[in-house]
Amino acid sequence: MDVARRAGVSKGAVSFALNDRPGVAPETRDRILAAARELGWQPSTRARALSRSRAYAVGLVMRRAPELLGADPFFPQFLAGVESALAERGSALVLQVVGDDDQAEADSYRRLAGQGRVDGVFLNDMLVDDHRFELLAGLGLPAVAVGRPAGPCPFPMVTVDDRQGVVRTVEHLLGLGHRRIAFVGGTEGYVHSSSRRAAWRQALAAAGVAPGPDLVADFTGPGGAAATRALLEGAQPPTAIVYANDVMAIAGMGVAIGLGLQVPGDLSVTGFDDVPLAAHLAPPLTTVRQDAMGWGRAAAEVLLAVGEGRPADDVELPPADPVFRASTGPPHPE
Amino acid sequence: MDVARRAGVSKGAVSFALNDRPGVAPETRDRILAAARELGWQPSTRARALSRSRAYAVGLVMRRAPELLGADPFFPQFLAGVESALAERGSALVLQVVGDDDQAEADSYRRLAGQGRVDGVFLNDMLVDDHRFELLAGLGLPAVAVGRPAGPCPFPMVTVDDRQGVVRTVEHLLGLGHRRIAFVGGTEGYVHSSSRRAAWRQALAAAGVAPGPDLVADFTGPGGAAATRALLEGAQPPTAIVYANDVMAIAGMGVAIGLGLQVPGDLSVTGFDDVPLAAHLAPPLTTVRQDAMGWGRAAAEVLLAVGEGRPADDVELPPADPVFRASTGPPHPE
DNA sequence: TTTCCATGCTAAACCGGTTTATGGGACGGG
DNA sequence: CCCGTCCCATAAACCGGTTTAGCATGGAAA
Repeated sequence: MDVARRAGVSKGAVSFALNDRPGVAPETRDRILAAARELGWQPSTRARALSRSRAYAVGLVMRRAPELLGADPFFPQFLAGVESALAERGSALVLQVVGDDDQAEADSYRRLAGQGRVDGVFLNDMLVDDHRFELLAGLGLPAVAVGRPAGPCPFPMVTVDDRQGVVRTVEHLLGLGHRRIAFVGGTEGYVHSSSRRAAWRQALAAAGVAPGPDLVADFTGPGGAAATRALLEGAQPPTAIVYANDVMAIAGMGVAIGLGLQVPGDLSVTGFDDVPLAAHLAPPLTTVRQDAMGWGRAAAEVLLAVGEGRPADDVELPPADPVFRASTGPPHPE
Repeated sequence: MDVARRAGVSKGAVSFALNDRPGVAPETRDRILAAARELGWQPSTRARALSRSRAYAVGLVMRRAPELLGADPFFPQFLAGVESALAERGSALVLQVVGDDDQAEADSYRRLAGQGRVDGVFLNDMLVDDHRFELLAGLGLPAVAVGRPAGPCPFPMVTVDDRQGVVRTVEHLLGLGHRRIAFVGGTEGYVHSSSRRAAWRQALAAAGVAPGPDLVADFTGPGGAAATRALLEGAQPPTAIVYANDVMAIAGMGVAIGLGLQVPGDLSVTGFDDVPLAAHLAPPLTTVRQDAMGWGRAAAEVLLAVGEGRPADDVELPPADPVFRASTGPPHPE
């Protein structure tokens, strides 16, 4: 309104000029833009959201047990990638953090949709049996799947092949001479838990090697440590352990070293994620690197597209690559 | 409107009932609330925000170099705490992630304020010379300082004494017999960098021990590793190193072990933060525990208060406590 | 010259709540 | 019996943009 007066036009004209749509003379447009710049005026997202029926924001519901929150390197990097895409289009990110609780998570989505706070949401941490699909479809909330769901998916998805990285890691261990290669998985029910386990199993099967013990843990340090203790105390301990993430791998390595084992001499260890610390441990950790930022960026772009009604294709990002470091080496001869 | 029709009242009455203000007969109110429940109706935040001139959201601008993002355990836990407080009051969190860039950060605040997206912001990672005070004051944006600023602060603050934890850690090292205790600090310019350094120096001075070498690093793994290498290659290497955060401490421990040193026999190491992995390393890391979630929760409560015009006092949280683990022990006799 | 249409702009309706001004009914006091 | 209050509830204005309908104006076509 101030801008309109200053430029000597109606507020409608200001709106036209700012959203550069036809029907405004170039000279008038310049005058309006100049006035806006001089007054440092920015359109109110509140008013804009109401009249356009768009929130100009997207939502991310992080469902995490509190103890997992600080340990996960994926989350902040993913957010950074998301932001880099959103910032370019003037959207904001509305973040919700809920505990590991179905009800709380569903309520969170319901609030975001019901109150019209967001134009779409990210669906991360895909579950094998994911109720969120129905929920979001029922709410009419656009979404993008971050990762490949187990079943059919009504939303576009942005995926990364994490299996290949695990397969190549196992092949690396096999090449070093390992034959008793165990696996410590993450929380049951997550797609990325089961896909990494499947990849481990598949790589061993392809080489005709019997799979070693296969434990289910929970992605946490204590969980990884407990699983490792169980493995090492077994009758025939493995010479290598493949963990479903770095946190468990690092904790497992801590257990092994604490027991007086040499890593990698007595036990080789591999993780998944390539947390920033992985390269700086003693020994540095062999792991699989994920480009969380790139993932976030791609997911945000797809989500913005569907939110604006543009067609959105699925995106397949480059596969996660293994990074070989000193936590893996040849086993001692029997 | 649907709710109004169903309850047989005007939409004004619905508004009164939902914000439980006087002037609605109890019986009518019940009828309205029942209708809303049956229809699963929630008021549109968009419309509400416009008419009340409130955003029902608060903002957090994370300024971080990308490589630091995944390593910092503070950030996600802080967010979780923030959320727990916001959820109770129906506010949302708008998150912005920007690189380590003055301009980008300032623009981010300007957008949040100018577009009316938030009712207030968190001011985290306080700088010794912090331009954000003037910026936010100029924008008229309420804020809460997360941590004690170096100078006077126009905003309420939520602080934690981190010095005491460092002092007690140094005293612990002194008690074990260490006399050459070095310090590896974080990025210059942050208040928590300088306060931890000051605490280290103060504890040594109080004991009449000359401060060991004092290096400036950058809170990252590579930075901590490089500083550690420099210290250990010196003429008279320290018997203990106090790091300003866990990431550097862990990387430093990796370097020491890589050089064939015993930790803690040849070198004791302490960190700050108590990252989830700290307890599971080999050896487990002595560090200082911060209650990031509690901090986030307290900060959010203060911010909501100032945003609603309620008086908000400064909050001083319980000091961060040292956690003594096996990365510290008596030095070898000379 | 008249007719027609494209162009450039304005006035007013609209988004969906909140808030204010106003109206109607019951009740108590004079 | 009438009037003043109090209590409820409604209609209408409002928040600050976007969008539609409509009104001039000027140039081209008839």
